[in-house]
Amino acid sequence: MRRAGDALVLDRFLPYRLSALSNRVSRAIARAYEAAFDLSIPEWRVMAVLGREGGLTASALADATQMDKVAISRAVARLTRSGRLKARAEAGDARRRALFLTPRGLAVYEQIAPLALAYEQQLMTALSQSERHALAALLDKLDHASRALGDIAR
Amino acid sequence: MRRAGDALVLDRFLPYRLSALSNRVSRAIARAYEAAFDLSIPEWRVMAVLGREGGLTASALADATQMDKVAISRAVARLTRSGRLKARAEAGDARRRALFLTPRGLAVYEQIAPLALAYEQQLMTALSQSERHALAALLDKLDHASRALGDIAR
DNA sequence: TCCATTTAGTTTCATTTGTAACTGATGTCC
DNA sequence: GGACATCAGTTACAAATGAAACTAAATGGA
Repeated sequence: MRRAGDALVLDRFLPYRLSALSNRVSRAIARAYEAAFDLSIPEWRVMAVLGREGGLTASALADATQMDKVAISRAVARLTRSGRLKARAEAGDARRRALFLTPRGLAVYEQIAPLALAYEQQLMTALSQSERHALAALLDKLDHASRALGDIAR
Repeated sequence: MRRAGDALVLDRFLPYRLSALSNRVSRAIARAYEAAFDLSIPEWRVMAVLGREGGLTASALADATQMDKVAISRAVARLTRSGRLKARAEAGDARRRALFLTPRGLAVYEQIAPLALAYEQQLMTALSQSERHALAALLDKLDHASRALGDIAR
């Protein structure tokens, strides 16, 4: 076990491990989405949220995906251009617009969602049932901790 | 528990969770290193490796840090400019150069390493001893799985 | 020995991403 | 009701990143 005072070994260092793992996973996925559907990860995230629940505004999306509003704006613009997303004016506030997948967008979503889940399953085959639960719980805790720290570091 | 056929909910989706967590952690760290030491994360990784074991070549560094050779080249160039790293020609092969931290570089390393470990400890306070072990083991398994999958997806 | 191939590392260029400034609309409070 | 702050979303610009082309050195046959 590592204790305070121990040396810093890069591949035992949590932030580094997270980054390396996340990058490898994301890159593999990005390649697949890009090749098969001409879709970047931010675009896919927007679709993933709207596929389940249409009618959100850009800032609700930013909230749900944890991406910043610029990334959302770009993803929405590109998805609109490719005919996969459509915006409706919201009554009452001319700034906000409710976003929906078009039928074409929905069709893409319904193709990708199972693939995404299958990919995740593949990753997860390495883990037993109880390990999967443990992982989810650990990620929850780290999420909370990192939020708290992030605020401090800023 | 989620089963095949279940809906894809972004914030239960492992690749997304990893990415969100890793980004938050990395950003917090990057901010700190940048502000205090004028050091990017790739540069810091290079220092972290060389601080423990000097004399590696650029490709050995690429291996150790999992960054690609372009990133290494840039980090090394910048660290050299700032007087924190020095290269020695290697006898026998004129292409390779052995890389070392300068005394100044080493001094920086010795300042940062404890900070980095402390940050990690802070994150880890959220976890019990046994949870930390469990996390390390899970990350190992996911690492392996992701390597295998990455090759397939490519 | 000489040519083709591989390897180490750098440079170049296109794309992505992040930050800040901006536009237009709404809310606020005196 | 008007001046000012705030909010939703976009645009503009700079920095980071990635892929591919490139340079120079070493290797490996025939």
